[in-house]
Amino acid sequence: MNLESNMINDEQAVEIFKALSNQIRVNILQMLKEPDNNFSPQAHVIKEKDFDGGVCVSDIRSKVGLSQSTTSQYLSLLLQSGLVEMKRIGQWTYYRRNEETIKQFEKYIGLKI
Amino acid sequence: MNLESNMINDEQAVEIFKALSNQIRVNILQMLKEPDNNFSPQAHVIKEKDFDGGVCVSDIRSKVGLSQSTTSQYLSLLLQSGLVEMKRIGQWTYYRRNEETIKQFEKYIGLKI
DNA sequence: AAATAATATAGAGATATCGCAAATTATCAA
DNA sequence: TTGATAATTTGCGATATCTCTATATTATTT
Repeated sequence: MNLESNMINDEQAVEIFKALSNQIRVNILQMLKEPDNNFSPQAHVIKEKDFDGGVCVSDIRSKVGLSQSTTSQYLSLLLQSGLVEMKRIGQWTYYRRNEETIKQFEKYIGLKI
Repeated sequence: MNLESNMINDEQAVEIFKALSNQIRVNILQMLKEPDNNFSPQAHVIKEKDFDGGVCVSDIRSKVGLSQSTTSQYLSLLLQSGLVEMKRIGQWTYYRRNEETIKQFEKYIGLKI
């Protein structure tokens, strides 16, 4: 598998720009950089290697102060753009950053913008 | 003057993301990377060191295929975000990339996103 | 099977963006 | 000063985004 061939294209880049064109969504992505520091101690932050760093929707919701549905929609928008990944475990849905996409996005900015 | 202190803040970054959340505006920024290759030979591309690489609105308009007013609005949106700079010379308004902002934006992505 | 909890989806009103045509402003040339 | 050219601003209908409440779905617990 060629690890250097994952460069995103213009279309996907625009989807990412849209996802980031909202301060709260940027904040969510930033919070997820350090879940242990940015969420309450009793938050559901996954520790297992399985989906390490994943945070559940309601914990994100209580940080951003939006309604449950808006939080959910913002997260699925971030998911569609590829900036985060998601895993459902039981009744919880965990979201965490997709560092691979973020790295390719950075690369795109440097080369194409 | 401290050249390392120009890092953009979250708010300005969101303005840049908004400016880039449209394929045509991304195209404009990309075209302006190499004006000589991307515009017609008779286009008004500034050569003087004064505002080297600046391209006038009507030449940009004929490349992107939008109306004159939309092109003008898109360019002033890019201007507000800081991604381009502008200079009026006679009856023409020239736009070119603001490489300093773009560099700081790249840096922002790497550090803050 | 029913109640509870977490999340997603649907529906809606307010606001913003998209992109055009028309009107206005600015500059130049005759 | 009149006319032509370049660009900006204004006004508008169409579409998209924002963010909520209400409802549906999925999973757990009793």
